[in-house]
Amino acid sequence: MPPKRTTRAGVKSSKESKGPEGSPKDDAVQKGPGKRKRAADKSEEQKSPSDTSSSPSYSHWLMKSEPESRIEDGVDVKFGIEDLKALPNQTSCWDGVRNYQARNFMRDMKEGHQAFFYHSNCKEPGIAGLMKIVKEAYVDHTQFDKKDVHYDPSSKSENPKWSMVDVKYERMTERFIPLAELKKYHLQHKSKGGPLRNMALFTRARLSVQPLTTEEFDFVLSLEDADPI
DNA sequence: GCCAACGTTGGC
DNA sequence: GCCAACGTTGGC
Repeated sequence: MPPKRTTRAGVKSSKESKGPEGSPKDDAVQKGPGKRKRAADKSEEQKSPSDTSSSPSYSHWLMKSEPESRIEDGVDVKFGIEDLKALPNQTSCWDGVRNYQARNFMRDMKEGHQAFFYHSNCKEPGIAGLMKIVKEAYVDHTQFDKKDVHYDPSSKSENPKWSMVDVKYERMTERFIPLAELKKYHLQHKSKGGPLRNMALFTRARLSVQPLTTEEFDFVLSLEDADPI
């Protein structure tokens, strides 16, 4: 099962670290000297501390999820901020991330960090609210679950590939902050300078889990009280 | 529904 | 280890 959409959450929070585990079957394969080595492996092992061009480790994030129903392999992948809010303890694991860079960013997350809940692939994409990281990276059990949309047959239980974190709903933003508006600022800041000039949402558009500098985060938050442009 | 951007796969 | 083909993301 290749990289699927952003994410999804079970009605489960912590305590789930284990999972079906096991899932033998085609063992052997992976470790061989043959396999491995590939663009992916690169981003995989290295750059854990979001090293790219240094960046003194981030503490603010943006995480994408789809708020509208969409059936993938027979399963509805819908998971908007209202869905998170409705869960027990308003907490969920952020499973299903199958992109190395996004995974590595999740591994950089610390308890207490804040993240924007971004609505993607929908009528009106944008930032809907805030959440808090309440559990740091641990094994994403869905990679071993053959019935899960995010099942990854190439991942072995002895050496799991994918991680997830737990997030807790914090609040809605005072108003929805549309992608279109963020983009206007981005373009403006790109030509004249400003906090959003390098925002990952535009420079790394397809990353489902991305970091924000404190400056970016604060600026976006300041838009809550500003008039839409 | 289209399609550009871009990550991943796999042949050579 | 290159790179073309393929598949996914996600805005529009």
